[in-house]
Amino acid sequence: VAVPRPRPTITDVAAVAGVSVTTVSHALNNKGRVDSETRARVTAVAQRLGYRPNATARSLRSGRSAIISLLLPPLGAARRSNEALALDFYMRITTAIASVAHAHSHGLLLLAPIQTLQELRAVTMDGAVIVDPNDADPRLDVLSDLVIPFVTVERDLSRPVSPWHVSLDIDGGFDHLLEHLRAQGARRVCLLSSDASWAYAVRAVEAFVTLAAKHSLDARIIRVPVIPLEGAAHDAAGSALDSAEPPDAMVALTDRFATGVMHAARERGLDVPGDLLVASGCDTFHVREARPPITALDMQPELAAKAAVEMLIARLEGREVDAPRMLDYPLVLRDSTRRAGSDPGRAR
Amino acid sequence: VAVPRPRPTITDVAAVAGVSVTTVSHALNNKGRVDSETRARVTAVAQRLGYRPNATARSLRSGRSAIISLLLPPLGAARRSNEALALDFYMRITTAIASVAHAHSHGLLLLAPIQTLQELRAVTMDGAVIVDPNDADPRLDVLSDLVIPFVTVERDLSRPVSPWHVSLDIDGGFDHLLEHLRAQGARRVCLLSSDASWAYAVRAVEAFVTLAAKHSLDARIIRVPVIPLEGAAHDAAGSALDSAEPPDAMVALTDRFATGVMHAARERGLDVPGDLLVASGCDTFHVREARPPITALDMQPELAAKAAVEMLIARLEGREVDAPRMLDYPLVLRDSTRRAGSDPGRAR
DNA sequence: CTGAAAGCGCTTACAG
DNA sequence: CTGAAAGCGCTTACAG
Repeated sequence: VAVPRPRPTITDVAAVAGVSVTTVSHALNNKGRVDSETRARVTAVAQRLGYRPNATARSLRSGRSAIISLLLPPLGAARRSNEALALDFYMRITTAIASVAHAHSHGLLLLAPIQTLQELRAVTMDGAVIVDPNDADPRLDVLSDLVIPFVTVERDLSRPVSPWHVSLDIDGGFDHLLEHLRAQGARRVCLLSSDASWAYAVRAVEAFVTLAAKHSLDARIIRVPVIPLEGAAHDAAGSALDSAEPPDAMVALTDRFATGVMHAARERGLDVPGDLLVASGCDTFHVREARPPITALDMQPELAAKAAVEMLIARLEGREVDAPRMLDYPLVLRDSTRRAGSDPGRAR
Repeated sequence: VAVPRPRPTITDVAAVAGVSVTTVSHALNNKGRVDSETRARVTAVAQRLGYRPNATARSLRSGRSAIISLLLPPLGAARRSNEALALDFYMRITTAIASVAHAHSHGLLLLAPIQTLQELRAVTMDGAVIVDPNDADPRLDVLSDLVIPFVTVERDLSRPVSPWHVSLDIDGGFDHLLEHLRAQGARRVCLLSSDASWAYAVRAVEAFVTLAAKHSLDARIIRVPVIPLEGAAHDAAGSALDSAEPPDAMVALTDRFATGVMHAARERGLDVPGDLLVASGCDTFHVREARPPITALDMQPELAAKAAVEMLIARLEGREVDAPRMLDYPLVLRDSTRRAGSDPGRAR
């Protein structure tokens, strides 16, 4: 067992290099004027001793922790939660946020979803990113009260004034999707939405209604409980398909809903896309690998992560930054909506 | 725009309460002897001023950051990675680790998967949890070199000496599973494994071979590239089912492989469980919601998270702790392996 | 029971 | 170009 020799400090480096700690600090951080020979010597000594600056001491001095925290909606805390709702999206945006934060020399603290508001107050952070805030999310009130800057991915609709959010161009995405479905022959389109209150769901329903009208589509909306996910979507889709005037196209808000629709269609001997067009509002491997592969709108979690973290860090550093940011929500065409001989539709 | 009045410090509390900072510190942390009336007054003042101790200053003093970091295998970094392999498992263990860490007053720093070893050196942390380390994982060498304690979930097989890991009782789980399959009439069992080198996959293959022999089963192993996941498993399963002596049971290492097998069976008109038994080594909603629901071994990520974090924190605090920890890997029976009229098998 | 003071490891005006 | 010193906000021997 190695005896953990204490980690060298700036004082150790100064002593070995035969200079003051001021000079070491200047040399290592390229501040002030330091003789280039001195700088070289200091750098060499620091390297040799394995010196790494103590981030805690630096934080205490600067008043900044270089840590931003991430708040996700309750996922995986319980099997009864909406854990599976676009899990692929949450995992991708989470790892992307960590990467972008590190690229900007910030650590990403992952807050537990069940954290109480009181615990949130105790956390040390310079800023926060909140993905899919609830309506009137109380966590945002706590952060505001603590004067901790934050950026949300999708806005909290109850805070219409705040510009600090990154949001999808849902209208643009649904416009392309519904235009495409219409071109493929759809007339009666059904949206499988969730009963969740987050902004994305609310805004998607609005966009669906408006843009279906624009494209002369008969619109219908079914709200599916998020639990038990595919099963609920499967049942709801089944009822719709068994009705007197069944839809000829179904749009599912999430990937799991979309695969539920596929199962319902398969059970009824309906061909996709021949008898029914199917599309998803979230592009994940579930829809890419379905048979047939399912047309989807791409939420581009990596771009959302980059936009959100860079907006937050600009705020932290007092730089000007465009806010809010609207992100493209591109349509990815796949076989589930492509009918032979039809106009393939216009996707960008 | 509110002017961010500076956050009150222990000095402010002391001044308002008319005592020294020493007394405030003692009162608030229940250290030393403080008159109960004084303590009450100090507490009230702290409360009124909204005092929250500065964690950075505390860390500098104590030399501990109260932060542990989490290293995941590369997930989601690129579509070509094994992002989808048991995504449900990674998301659940990640959020569970965050919860347990917070329950022990530690923050969880999520490290980006693509982090270089040099960047890893710059991170401030008291300890680390590594989920599914690679074989001879170089990140563990870095942590060792920095004298940062860590715990892995599943061991790094190239470090046979280290006791600091939490591992599944893979032998026990496969014993139950193969006994059950045999009881349901299976004779030729095929394992769909991945070509990944992590410990779980390696150990599962060994267990499969040994325990198939114990239960008089003809064993066969197919290694599936992890990409493109379900598709590859689907194709590999299809080839096996089309062979001269097709298996009558298939065990898939991960949930996505299992659903790939289901598709291959369905395409061939094979009934599950009538013609083919199907089971998964990972219990996720994909297998729970498949039709029919798929029998699976449960990796219990929440228990693994708790065991790993508590082992790590015990190490950090210098307490004795059992290591390594072996976790139960229970069998969850579902319709994909239950034949009418058969002995239902013995699951615990 | 209470308080003055040292010190954790840095950075940064300031003086030379 | 270089260095002595103050100070970030705590905790903790130590003295009274």
